[in-house]
Amino acid sequence: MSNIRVRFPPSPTGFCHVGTARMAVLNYLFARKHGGTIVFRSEDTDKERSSPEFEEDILDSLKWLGLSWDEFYRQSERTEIYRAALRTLIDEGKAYVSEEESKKEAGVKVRIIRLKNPGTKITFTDIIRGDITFDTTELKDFAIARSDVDPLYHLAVVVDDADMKITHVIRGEDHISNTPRQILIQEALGYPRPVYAHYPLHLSADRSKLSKRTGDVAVRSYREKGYLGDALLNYIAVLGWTPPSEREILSLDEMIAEFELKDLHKSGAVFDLEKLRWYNREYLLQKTDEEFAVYALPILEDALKERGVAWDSAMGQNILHIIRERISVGDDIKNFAAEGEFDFFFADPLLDSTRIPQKGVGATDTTRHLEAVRQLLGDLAESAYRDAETIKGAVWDYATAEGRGAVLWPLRYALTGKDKSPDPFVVAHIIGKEVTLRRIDSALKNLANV
RNA sequence: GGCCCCAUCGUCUAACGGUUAGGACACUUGCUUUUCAAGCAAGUAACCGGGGUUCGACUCCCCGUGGGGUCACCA
Repeated sequence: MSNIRVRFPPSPTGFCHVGTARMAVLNYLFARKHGGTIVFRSEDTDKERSSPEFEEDILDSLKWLGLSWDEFYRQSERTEIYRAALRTLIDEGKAYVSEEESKKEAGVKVRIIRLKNPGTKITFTDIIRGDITFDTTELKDFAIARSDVDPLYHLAVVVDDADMKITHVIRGEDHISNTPRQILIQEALGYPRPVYAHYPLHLSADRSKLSKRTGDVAVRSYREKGYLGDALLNYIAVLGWTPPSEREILSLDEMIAEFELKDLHKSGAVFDLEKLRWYNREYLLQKTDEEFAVYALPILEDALKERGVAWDSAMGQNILHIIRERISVGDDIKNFAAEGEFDFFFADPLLDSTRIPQKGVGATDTTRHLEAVRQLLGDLAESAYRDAETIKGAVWDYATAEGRGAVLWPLRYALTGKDKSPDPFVVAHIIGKEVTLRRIDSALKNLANV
């Protein structure tokens, strides 16, 4: 174990945000790469906005993404430590109590503790951006605690970072301007300065900071839509970081092996849902059939039941590979199912007689083709339906001779009742001989009635 | 507005003074045993602008412009 120590300092004032996940991955990769220690620190000093529910969501979400940490703290349980620092500051004349009118409630007097700002120029080195200089006079004597003793963000962060011996502060660039403030407190308290690395924020499509207004930012909502933790994590990590190998798909361990803070980009990247979908599909494709079944079947079952389609788990099992090749994420299954894309596997379709013939082909010819195909498929042994290729072989020569579209379109439509669907041989194979013949008969009857 | 940061295809990016500016996602078009999906192949598409430095700039410097962040008794 090295003495490198980093922190995950989320504030439990909302559900785990994609930005929180990114903060965590980058710190995680850096720490694990160097054998360091990760401190999870719940920054819940704002009693009004913080809640255990949010804290739990953040903990759950990060675990779901595959991340972990070594130590856990909650700022609300450390108030004595902050008060001691406050006393020191006041005793040494570096901070003072100021009685002011509350900004929240008019006419109410409150006691605020403010740091005596020496007004120096602060320069700190950022691993990603190099030296950054701020003139701190404009910061004035900023507040570090309210109601005399309740620590405010900057004080708590500085005291904790020192107390927890944090060596590297890796956070979003929205904290750049907080850094001089925190350094001022550090210096007043005589604490060492950690190494800083501020990475750019992920952006929405309109290039503004990723937020609720512009899209889904809650990790849990991606989880609910069926995204895989591995896929989301991979995308979040690689968006704004190019590993030396330039590989796009990497496991957590592979990312750890390649990670260097200096390879983090300097400009913000747009979080692109299409690319995330591609990642998710890649990860879904890596699953075994068994794993995919566990993933997809429950989603399919729910969606079908919602439509009132009788559920048949054996049939669900049979169409898994058809589903797998057309989805990127679990939610796609739900959407396809909701549109009735899978109904014909579970129930005979309702046919529109005008759509049975291929365009430009008459009802008479279509009837003739369907009868011929019915004959060929009827002659096929039931065991032949175990393989779509065999079914195709039985019909192929006839279809080629008579015109594939003219023969195969009505066959496919008879079996599915859809303009778009998997090919008729695969469908026949899945629904079996009996159902196949029944549906062809039904199409024939339908045509005769026109 | 002050301060800080950033700038290559629509999006994510490679390039570390000399390349036909490469790749990925998306898109378009073909091919593949009707349609759809998948697969395969091909294609469209970028160095923000202006000055320098240099034999030579996407690469270095300066100035614009544009974008973003931040300016709490929130974190």
